[in-house]
Amino acid sequence: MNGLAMQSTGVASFRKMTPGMLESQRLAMANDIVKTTKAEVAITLKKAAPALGIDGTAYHILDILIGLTRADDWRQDRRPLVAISNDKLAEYVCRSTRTVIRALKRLVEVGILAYRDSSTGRRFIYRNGASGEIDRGYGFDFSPARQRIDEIKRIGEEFQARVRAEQEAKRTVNRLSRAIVDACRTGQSEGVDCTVFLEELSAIMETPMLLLERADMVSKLYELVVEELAEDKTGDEQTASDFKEDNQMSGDHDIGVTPYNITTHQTPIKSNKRQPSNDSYSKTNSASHEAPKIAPEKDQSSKFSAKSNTPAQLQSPQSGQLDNGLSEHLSAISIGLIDSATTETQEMLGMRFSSWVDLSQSGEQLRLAIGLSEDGWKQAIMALGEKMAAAVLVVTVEKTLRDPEGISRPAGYFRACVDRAKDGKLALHKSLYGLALG
DNA sequence: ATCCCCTCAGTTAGGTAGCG
DNA sequence: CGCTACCTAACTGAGGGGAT
Repeated sequence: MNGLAMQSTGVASFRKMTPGMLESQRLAMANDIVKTTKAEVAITLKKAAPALGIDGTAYHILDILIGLTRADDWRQDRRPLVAISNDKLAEYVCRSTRTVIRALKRLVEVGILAYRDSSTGRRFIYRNGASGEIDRGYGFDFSPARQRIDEIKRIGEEFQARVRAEQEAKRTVNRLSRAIVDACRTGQSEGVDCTVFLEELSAIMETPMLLLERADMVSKLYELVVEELAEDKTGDEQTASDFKEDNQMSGDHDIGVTPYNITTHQTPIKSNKRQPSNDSYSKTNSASHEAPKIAPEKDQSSKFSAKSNTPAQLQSPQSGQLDNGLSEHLSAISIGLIDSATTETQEMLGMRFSSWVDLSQSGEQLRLAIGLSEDGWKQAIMALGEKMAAAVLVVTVEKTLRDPEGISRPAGYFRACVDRAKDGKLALHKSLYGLALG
Protein backbone atom coordinates (compact mmCIF):
# COMPACT_ATOMS: atom_id res chain seq x y z
CA MET A 1 0.00 0.00 0.00
CA ASN A 2 1.26 3.41 -0.85
CA GLY A 3 1.13 4.93 2.59
CA LEU A 4 2.81 8.17 1.66
CA ALA A 5 0.52 9.06 -1.18
CA MET A 6 -2.45 8.28 0.99
CA GLN A 7 -1.36 10.43 3.81
CA SER A 8 -0.80 13.46 1.63
CA THR A 9 -4.08 13.34 -0.24
CA GLY A 10 -6.37 10.95 1.60
CA VAL A 11 -6.90 9.05 -1.61
CA ALA A 12 -6.26 5.33 -1.82
CA SER A 13 -3.70 4.17 -4.33
CA PHE A 14 -6.24 2.21 -6.34
CA ARG A 15 -7.86 5.39 -7.53
CA LYS A 16 -6.78 6.95 -10.73
CA MET A 17 -6.07 10.59 -10.00
CA THR A 18 -7.64 13.28 -12.13
CA PRO A 19 -7.14 17.04 -12.00
CA GLY A 20 -10.62 17.62 -10.60
CA MET A 21 -10.09 15.04 -7.92
CA LEU A 22 -6.75 16.58 -7.00
CA GLU A 23 -8.34 20.01 -6.65
CA SER A 24 -11.01 18.62 -4.34
CA GLN A 25 -8.40 16.92 -2.20
CA ARG A 26 -6.49 20.19 -2.04
CA LEU A 27 -9.61 22.06 -0.93
CA ALA A 28 -10.21 19.45 1.71
CA MET A 29 -6.83 20.23 3.23
CA ALA A 30 -7.38 23.98 3.44
CA ASN A 31 -6.45 25.58 6.73
CA ASP A 32 -8.71 28.62 6.77
CA ILE A 33 -12.04 26.89 7.17
CA VAL A 34 -15.00 28.79 5.79
CA LYS A 35 -17.81 29.41 8.25
CA THR A 36 -21.15 28.10 7.11
CA THR A 37 -23.84 25.68 8.18
CA LYS A 38 -25.14 22.35 7.01
CA ALA A 39 -28.39 24.02 6.06
CA GLU A 40 -26.79 26.69 3.96
CA VAL A 41 -24.62 24.20 2.13
CA ALA A 42 -27.54 21.86 1.55
CA ILE A 43 -29.65 24.52 -0.07
CA THR A 44 -26.80 26.04 -2.03
CA LEU A 45 -25.76 22.69 -3.44
CA LYS A 46 -29.27 21.71 -4.40
CA LYS A 47 -29.78 24.95 -6.23
CA ALA A 48 -26.46 24.86 -8.01
CA ALA A 49 -26.66 21.17 -8.88
CA PRO A 50 -27.92 21.60 -12.43
CA ALA A 51 -25.29 24.26 -13.07
CA LEU A 52 -22.60 21.89 -11.85
CA GLY A 53 -23.86 19.15 -14.12
CA ILE A 54 -25.27 17.07 -11.29
CA ASP A 55 -28.57 15.39 -11.91
CA GLY A 56 -30.30 12.05 -11.64
CA THR A 57 -28.45 9.53 -9.57
CA ALA A 58 -25.64 11.88 -8.58
CA TYR A 59 -28.17 14.38 -7.26
CA HIS A 60 -29.99 11.70 -5.37
CA ILE A 61 -26.77 10.51 -3.79
CA LEU A 62 -25.71 14.04 -2.96
CA ASP A 63 -29.00 14.50 -1.19
CA ILE A 64 -28.48 11.36 0.84
CA LEU A 65 -24.90 12.22 1.74
CA ILE A 66 -25.76 15.71 2.93
CA GLY A 67 -28.55 14.25 4.98
CA LEU A 68 -26.10 11.89 6.62
CA THR A 69 -23.70 14.59 7.74
CA ARG A 70 -24.26 15.88 11.24
CA ALA A 71 -25.02 19.54 11.63
CA ASP A 72 -22.36 19.82 14.35
CA ASP A 73 -19.70 18.44 12.06
CA TRP A 74 -20.01 21.55 9.91
CA ARG A 75 -18.57 23.70 12.68
CA GLN A 76 -15.32 25.36 11.78
CA ASP A 77 -13.32 23.23 14.17
CA ARG A 78 -14.71 20.01 12.75
CA ARG A 79 -14.96 18.19 9.47
CA PRO A 80 -18.17 17.26 7.63
CA LEU A 81 -17.48 13.61 6.98
CA VAL A 82 -19.86 10.93 5.95
CA ALA A 83 -19.37 7.18 5.73
CA ILE A 84 -21.59 4.83 3.77
CA SER A 85 -20.81 1.87 1.56
CA ASN A 86 -21.44 1.79 -2.13
CA ASP A 87 -23.82 -1.12 -1.61
CA LYS A 88 -25.99 0.80 0.78
CA LEU A 89 -26.11 3.79 -1.52
CA ALA A 90 -26.96 1.53 -4.43
CA GLU A 91 -29.82 0.11 -2.43
CA TYR A 92 -31.09 3.57 -1.49
CA VAL A 93 -31.07 4.95 -5.01
CA CYS A 94 -32.08 1.68 -6.73
CA ARG A 95 -29.03 1.68 -8.94
CA SER A 96 -26.06 -0.64 -9.36
CA THR A 97 -22.95 -0.08 -7.33
CA ARG A 98 -21.22 0.68 -10.58
CA THR A 99 -23.48 3.64 -11.14
CA VAL A 100 -23.06 4.76 -7.56
CA ILE A 101 -19.29 4.73 -7.97
CA ARG A 102 -19.58 6.88 -11.07
CA ALA A 103 -21.90 9.34 -9.37
CA LEU A 104 -19.61 9.65 -6.37
CA LYS A 105 -16.66 10.25 -8.60
CA ARG A 106 -18.61 12.95 -10.33
CA LEU A 107 -19.34 14.69 -7.03
CA VAL A 108 -15.63 14.67 -6.32
CA GLU A 109 -14.72 15.90 -9.79
CA VAL A 110 -17.00 18.93 -9.59
CA GLY A 111 -15.49 19.99 -6.29
CA ILE A 112 -18.17 19.09 -3.77
CA LEU A 113 -16.69 16.04 -2.11
CA ALA A 114 -13.21 14.77 -1.38
CA TYR A 115 -12.27 11.15 -0.93
CA ARG A 116 -10.99 10.19 2.45
CA ASP A 117 -10.03 6.60 2.02
CA SER A 118 -9.01 4.19 4.75
CA SER A 119 -6.23 1.73 4.09
CA THR A 120 -8.69 -1.04 3.35
CA GLY A 121 -11.16 1.07 1.42
CA ARG A 122 -13.81 0.57 4.08
CA ARG A 123 -15.71 3.67 5.11
CA PHE A 124 -16.36 4.23 8.79
CA ILE A 125 -16.41 6.90 11.45
CA TYR A 126 -15.30 6.60 15.06
CA ARG A 127 -16.66 9.24 17.37
CA ASN A 128 -15.62 10.34 20.80
CA GLY A 129 -18.39 9.08 23.02
CA ALA A 130 -18.56 12.19 25.20
CA SER A 131 -18.29 15.09 22.77
CA GLY A 132 -19.56 13.35 19.68
CA GLU A 133 -16.58 14.64 17.77
CA ILE A 134 -15.04 12.50 15.08
CA ASP A 135 -11.90 10.76 16.27
CA ARG A 136 -11.14 8.99 13.06
CA GLY A 137 -13.29 9.01 9.97
CA TYR A 138 -13.00 7.58 6.50
CA GLY A 139 -15.41 8.01 3.64
CA PHE A 140 -16.32 11.30 2.03
CA ASP A 141 -15.45 14.79 3.09
CA PHE A 142 -17.71 17.72 2.26
CA SER A 143 -14.93 20.22 2.93
CA PRO A 144 -14.54 21.18 -0.75
CA ALA A 145 -18.17 22.27 -0.86
CA ARG A 146 -17.73 24.11 2.41
CA GLN A 147 -14.69 26.00 1.14
CA ARG A 148 -16.38 26.89 -2.12
CA ILE A 149 -19.76 27.82 -0.71
CA ASP A 150 -19.77 31.39 -2.03
CA GLU A 151 -18.49 30.36 -5.42
CA ILE A 152 -21.08 27.60 -5.71
CA LYS A 153 -23.80 29.99 -4.68
CA ARG A 154 -22.76 32.36 -7.43
CA ILE A 155 -22.60 29.57 -10.00
CA GLY A 156 -26.15 28.54 -9.15
CA GLU A 157 -27.48 32.07 -9.36
CA GLU A 158 -25.77 32.79 -12.65
CA PHE A 159 -27.09 29.58 -14.07
CA GLN A 160 -30.65 30.38 -13.08
CA ALA A 161 -30.31 33.87 -14.48
CA ARG A 162 -29.06 32.45 -17.75
CA VAL A 163 -31.87 29.96 -18.01
CA ARG A 164 -34.39 32.70 -17.38
CA ALA A 165 -32.76 34.97 -19.94
CA GLU A 166 -32.81 32.20 -22.52
CA GLN A 167 -36.45 31.44 -21.92
CA GLU A 168 -37.22 35.10 -22.29
CA ALA A 169 -35.13 35.27 -25.46
CA LYS A 170 -36.99 32.31 -26.90
CA ARG A 171 -40.29 34.03 -26.24
CA THR A 172 -39.00 37.26 -27.74
CA VAL A 173 -37.89 35.50 -30.90
CA ASN A 174 -41.21 33.74 -31.27
CA ARG A 175 -43.26 36.84 -30.65
CA LEU A 176 -41.30 39.24 -32.76
CA SER A 177 -40.77 36.95 -35.72
CA ARG A 178 -44.52 36.49 -35.88
CA ALA A 179 -45.00 40.22 -35.52
CA ILE A 180 -42.52 40.88 -38.33
CA VAL A 181 -44.30 38.46 -40.64
CA ASP A 182 -47.62 40.09 -39.77
CA ALA A 183 -46.32 43.58 -40.35
CA CYS A 184 -44.73 42.59 -43.62
CA ARG A 185 -47.92 40.97 -44.82
CA THR A 186 -49.77 44.16 -44.09
CA GLY A 187 -47.09 46.15 -45.83
CA GLN A 188 -47.15 43.94 -48.90
CA SER A 189 -50.89 44.27 -49.20
CA GLU A 190 -50.40 48.01 -49.27
CA GLY A 191 -47.77 47.85 -51.93
CA VAL A 192 -44.67 48.13 -49.77
CA ASP A 193 -42.03 45.63 -50.73
CA CYS A 194 -41.09 43.73 -47.59
CA THR A 195 -39.27 40.77 -49.05
CA VAL A 196 -35.95 42.13 -47.81
CA PHE A 197 -37.18 41.95 -44.24
CA LEU A 198 -38.60 38.51 -44.59
CA GLU A 199 -35.40 37.27 -46.14
CA GLU A 200 -33.42 38.87 -43.37
CA LEU A 201 -35.67 37.21 -40.83
CA SER A 202 -35.23 33.75 -42.24
CA ALA A 203 -31.51 34.38 -42.52
CA ILE A 204 -31.42 35.19 -38.82
CA MET A 205 -33.49 32.17 -37.97
CA GLU A 206 -31.33 29.83 -39.99
CA THR A 207 -27.93 31.10 -38.97
CA PRO A 208 -26.74 29.15 -35.98
CA MET A 209 -26.12 31.50 -33.08
CA LEU A 210 -26.79 32.00 -29.43
CA LEU A 211 -30.40 32.44 -28.46
CA LEU A 212 -29.71 35.80 -26.88
CA GLU A 213 -27.99 37.04 -30.01
CA ARG A 214 -30.87 35.91 -32.13
CA ALA A 215 -33.37 37.66 -29.89
CA ASP A 216 -31.31 40.80 -30.18
CA MET A 217 -31.17 40.62 -33.97
CA VAL A 218 -34.85 39.86 -34.31
CA SER A 219 -35.66 42.80 -32.03
CA LYS A 220 -33.59 45.14 -34.14
CA LEU A 221 -35.14 43.86 -37.32
CA TYR A 222 -38.56 44.35 -35.84
CA GLU A 223 -37.81 47.94 -34.96
CA LEU A 224 -36.53 48.47 -38.45
CA VAL A 225 -39.66 47.03 -40.00
CA VAL A 226 -41.90 49.14 -37.80
CA GLU A 227 -39.92 52.25 -38.62
CA GLU A 228 -39.93 51.52 -42.32
CA LEU A 229 -43.65 50.92 -42.47
CA ALA A 230 -44.39 53.94 -40.29
CA GLU A 231 -42.38 56.14 -42.62
CA ASP A 232 -44.31 54.80 -45.49
CA LYS A 233 -47.51 55.69 -43.77
CA THR A 234 -46.57 59.28 -43.06
CA GLY A 235 -45.92 59.69 -46.75
CA ASP A 236 -49.29 58.21 -47.47
CA GLU A 237 -51.92 59.52 -45.12
CA GLN A 238 -54.67 57.39 -46.50
CA THR A 239 -53.33 54.08 -45.35
CA ALA A 240 -52.02 55.30 -42.06
CA SER A 241 -55.07 54.24 -40.11
CA ASP A 242 -54.99 50.82 -41.67
CA PHE A 243 -51.54 50.20 -40.42
CA LYS A 244 -52.37 51.37 -36.98
CA GLU A 245 -55.30 49.09 -36.80
CA ASP A 246 -53.37 46.14 -37.97
CA ASN A 247 -50.59 46.86 -35.64
CA GLN A 248 -52.98 46.72 -32.76
CA MET A 249 -54.55 43.62 -34.05
CA SER A 250 -51.31 41.77 -33.73
CA GLY A 251 -51.39 42.85 -30.12
CA ASP A 252 -47.72 43.57 -30.14
CA HIS A 253 -47.48 47.27 -30.58
CA ASP A 254 -45.84 47.75 -27.25
CA ILE A 255 -43.22 45.22 -27.97
CA GLY A 256 -40.67 47.60 -29.35
CA VAL A 257 -40.57 49.33 -26.01
CA THR A 258 -39.56 46.35 -23.96
CA PRO A 259 -37.28 44.44 -26.18
CA TYR A 260 -34.38 43.79 -24.00
CA ASN A 261 -34.11 44.42 -20.34
CA ILE A 262 -33.26 40.81 -19.81
CA THR A 263 -29.60 41.55 -19.44
CA THR A 264 -30.29 43.62 -16.36
CA HIS A 265 -31.76 40.59 -14.73
CA GLN A 266 -29.19 40.14 -12.02
CA THR A 267 -30.63 43.04 -10.08
CA PRO A 268 -29.02 42.74 -6.70
CA ILE A 269 -31.45 41.65 -4.05
CA LYS A 270 -30.53 44.65 -1.91
CA SER A 271 -32.45 47.02 -4.12
CA ASN A 272 -35.40 44.90 -3.31
CA LYS A 273 -35.61 46.04 0.26
CA ARG A 274 -39.03 47.70 0.09
CA GLN A 275 -38.04 50.19 -2.51
CA PRO A 276 -40.59 50.73 -5.18
CA SER A 277 -37.91 49.52 -7.56
CA ASN A 278 -38.74 46.06 -6.37
CA ASP A 279 -41.60 46.18 -8.82
CA SER A 280 -39.34 46.00 -11.80
CA TYR A 281 -37.75 42.93 -10.38
CA SER A 282 -40.93 41.10 -9.70
CA LYS A 283 -42.26 42.01 -13.08
CA THR A 284 -39.35 40.72 -15.09
CA ASN A 285 -39.39 37.73 -12.89
CA SER A 286 -43.02 37.00 -13.13
CA ALA A 287 -42.30 35.72 -16.57
CA SER A 288 -40.74 32.67 -15.02
CA HIS A 289 -42.48 29.87 -13.19
CA GLU A 290 -41.83 30.86 -9.65
CA ALA A 291 -43.94 33.96 -9.72
CA PRO A 292 -47.45 32.60 -9.37
CA LYS A 293 -46.67 31.26 -5.94
CA ILE A 294 -46.26 34.63 -4.31
CA ALA A 295 -46.87 37.29 -6.88
CA PRO A 296 -50.61 38.00 -6.86
CA GLU A 297 -51.19 40.78 -4.36
CA LYS A 298 -47.83 42.45 -4.75
CA ASP A 299 -49.31 45.78 -5.77
CA GLN A 300 -50.86 46.54 -2.42
CA SER A 301 -48.13 45.35 -0.18
CA SER A 302 -45.40 47.09 -2.09
CA LYS A 303 -47.34 50.33 -2.17
CA PHE A 304 -47.75 50.06 1.52
CA SER A 305 -44.22 49.13 2.37
CA ALA A 306 -42.81 51.75 0.06
CA LYS A 307 -44.36 54.35 2.29
CA SER A 308 -43.54 53.03 5.71
CA ASN A 309 -39.95 52.68 6.69
CA THR A 310 -40.27 50.40 9.64
CA PRO A 311 -42.73 47.67 10.40
CA ALA A 312 -43.10 49.15 13.87
CA GLN A 313 -44.67 52.22 12.38
CA LEU A 314 -47.10 49.97 10.77
CA GLN A 315 -48.08 48.24 13.94
CA SER A 316 -48.84 51.17 16.17
CA PRO A 317 -51.89 52.74 14.57
CA GLN A 318 -53.92 49.60 14.12
CA SER A 319 -52.14 47.13 16.28
CA GLY A 320 -55.30 45.69 17.68
CA GLN A 321 -56.63 44.74 14.33
CA LEU A 322 -53.30 43.46 13.22
CA ASP A 323 -52.84 41.28 16.23
CA ASN A 324 -56.18 39.78 15.65
CA GLY A 325 -55.35 38.83 12.13
CA LEU A 326 -52.05 37.36 13.13
CA SER A 327 -53.15 35.37 16.09
CA GLU A 328 -56.03 34.08 14.07
CA HIS A 329 -53.58 32.76 11.54
CA LEU A 330 -51.30 31.48 14.21
CA SER A 331 -54.08 29.60 15.91
CA ALA A 332 -54.64 27.55 12.78
CA ILE A 333 -51.07 26.38 13.03
CA SER A 334 -49.93 23.87 15.58
CA ILE A 335 -46.36 22.88 16.20
CA GLY A 336 -47.46 19.35 15.39
CA LEU A 337 -48.54 20.44 11.94
CA ILE A 338 -45.26 22.20 11.39
CA ASP A 339 -43.44 19.15 12.62
CA SER A 340 -45.10 16.88 10.09
CA ALA A 341 -44.86 19.38 7.25
CA THR A 342 -41.16 20.08 7.43
CA THR A 343 -39.52 16.70 7.19
CA GLU A 344 -36.73 17.78 4.86
CA THR A 345 -35.78 20.72 7.01
CA GLN A 346 -35.65 18.55 10.08
CA GLU A 347 -33.57 15.96 8.34
CA MET A 348 -31.21 18.66 7.23
CA LEU A 349 -30.86 20.14 10.69
CA GLY A 350 -30.77 16.74 12.29
CA MET A 351 -33.52 17.56 14.78
CA ARG A 352 -37.26 17.50 15.32
CA PHE A 353 -39.59 20.40 15.90
CA SER A 354 -41.30 18.97 18.93
CA SER A 355 -42.03 22.34 20.45
CA TRP A 356 -42.13 26.00 19.55
CA VAL A 357 -38.92 26.41 21.48
CA ASP A 358 -37.19 23.94 19.16
CA LEU A 359 -38.39 25.91 16.19
CA SER A 360 -37.45 29.29 17.61
CA GLN A 361 -33.99 28.06 18.46
CA SER A 362 -33.46 26.95 14.87
CA GLY A 363 -34.33 30.40 13.56
CA GLU A 364 -30.75 31.47 13.12
CA GLN A 365 -29.81 28.30 11.25
CA LEU A 366 -32.85 28.56 9.02
CA ARG A 367 -32.13 32.19 8.34
CA LEU A 368 -28.59 31.36 7.24
CA ALA A 369 -29.86 28.48 5.14
CA ILE A 370 -31.69 30.77 2.79
CA GLY A 371 -29.25 33.65 3.01
CA LEU A 372 -31.65 35.95 4.79
CA SER A 373 -30.01 38.98 6.34
CA GLU A 374 -30.05 39.45 10.08
CA ASP A 375 -31.94 42.65 9.53
CA GLY A 376 -34.57 40.95 7.41
CA TRP A 377 -35.06 38.34 10.10
CA LYS A 378 -35.38 40.91 12.88
CA GLN A 379 -37.93 42.85 10.90
CA ALA A 380 -39.94 39.74 10.30
CA ILE A 381 -39.98 39.01 14.01
CA MET A 382 -41.01 42.56 14.78
CA ALA A 383 -43.79 42.45 12.27
CA LEU A 384 -45.14 38.99 12.93
CA GLY A 385 -43.84 37.91 16.28
CA GLU A 386 -41.32 35.20 16.88
CA LYS A 387 -43.60 32.24 16.40
CA MET A 388 -45.23 33.35 13.20
CA ALA A 389 -41.94 34.56 11.72
CA ALA A 390 -40.34 31.23 12.51
CA ALA A 391 -43.28 29.39 10.99
CA VAL A 392 -43.06 31.38 7.77
CA LEU A 393 -39.32 30.88 7.71
CA VAL A 394 -39.45 27.15 8.14
CA VAL A 395 -42.04 26.86 5.40
CA THR A 396 -39.79 28.85 3.10
CA VAL A 397 -36.84 26.62 3.90
CA GLU A 398 -38.87 23.46 3.42
CA LYS A 399 -40.19 24.61 0.06
CA THR A 400 -36.73 25.60 -1.03
CA LEU A 401 -35.35 22.23 -0.06
CA ARG A 402 -38.06 20.35 -1.87
CA ASP A 403 -37.90 22.40 -5.02
CA PRO A 404 -34.64 24.33 -5.14
CA GLU A 405 -35.23 25.61 -8.64
CA GLY A 406 -38.77 26.65 -7.97
CA ILE A 407 -37.77 29.41 -5.60
CA SER A 408 -34.89 31.30 -7.09
CA ARG A 409 -34.44 33.71 -4.19
CA PRO A 410 -35.68 32.17 -0.96
CA ALA A 411 -34.89 35.29 1.06
CA GLY A 412 -36.99 37.37 -1.31
CA TYR A 413 -39.75 34.80 -1.18
CA PHE A 414 -39.64 34.96 2.59
CA ARG A 415 -39.92 38.74 2.62
CA ALA A 416 -42.88 38.57 0.28
CA CYS A 417 -44.54 36.05 2.57
CA VAL A 418 -43.92 38.30 5.57
CA ASP A 419 -45.52 41.18 3.71
CA ARG A 420 -48.55 39.08 2.96
CA ALA A 421 -48.75 37.86 6.51
CA LYS A 422 -48.68 41.44 7.75
CA ASP A 423 -51.71 42.12 5.61
CA GLY A 424 -53.32 38.99 6.91
CA LYS A 425 -53.21 37.45 3.46
CA LEU A 426 -50.88 34.59 4.04
CA ALA A 427 -52.67 31.28 4.42
CA LEU A 428 -49.76 29.53 6.00
CA HIS A 429 -51.84 26.65 7.29
CA LYS A 430 -52.71 25.77 3.72
CA SER A 431 -49.06 25.64 2.76
CA LEU A 432 -48.41 23.49 5.79
CA TYR A 433 -51.19 21.05 4.98
CA GLY A 434 -49.87 20.85 1.46
CA LEU A 435 -46.37 20.15 2.67
CA ALA A 436 -47.55 17.62 5.22
CA LEU A 437 -49.44 15.70 2.55
CA GLY A 438 -46.97 15.92 -0.25
C1' DA B 1 -52.36 22.42 -33.26
C1' DT B 2 -51.87 18.02 -31.21
C1' DC B 3 -50.81 13.40 -30.78
C1' DC B 4 -48.37 9.30 -31.88
C1' DC B 5 -44.81 6.55 -33.71
C1' DC B 6 -40.30 5.97 -35.33
C1' DT B 7 -35.34 6.60 -35.74
C1' DC B 8 -30.92 7.92 -34.31
C1' DA B 9 -27.31 9.53 -31.51
C1' DG B 10 -25.67 10.22 -27.14
C1' DT B 11 -25.85 8.92 -22.41
C1' DT B 12 -26.18 5.88 -18.67
C1' DA B 13 -26.34 1.37 -16.52
C1' DG B 14 -24.80 -3.35 -15.82
C1' DG B 15 -21.41 -7.28 -16.24
C1' DT B 16 -16.90 -9.26 -16.02
C1' DA B 17 -11.99 -9.70 -15.15
C1' DG B 18 -8.42 -8.34 -12.49
C1' DC B 19 -5.74 -5.48 -8.90
C1' DG B 20 -4.38 -3.87 -4.01
C1' DC C 1 -14.07 -4.47 0.15
C1' DG C 2 -13.52 -0.94 -3.30
C1' DC C 3 -11.60 0.20 -7.34
C1' DT C 4 -10.56 0.46 -12.80
C1' DA C 5 -10.94 -0.84 -17.68
C1' DC C 6 -13.49 -2.47 -21.19
C1' DC C 7 -17.58 -4.07 -23.38
C1' DT C 8 -22.59 -4.50 -24.25
C1' DA C 9 -27.40 -3.40 -23.22
C1' DA C 10 -30.89 -0.23 -22.11
C1' DC C 11 -32.62 4.16 -21.79
C1' DT C 12 -33.51 9.06 -23.16
C1' DG C 13 -34.56 13.02 -25.75
C1' DA C 14 -34.64 15.54 -30.09
C1' DG C 15 -36.35 15.64 -34.53
C1' DG C 16 -38.96 13.98 -38.49
C1' DG C 17 -43.00 12.56 -40.54
C1' DG C 18 -48.01 11.23 -40.77
C1' DA C 19 -52.76 11.08 -39.03
C1' DT C 20 -56.49 13.39 -36.82
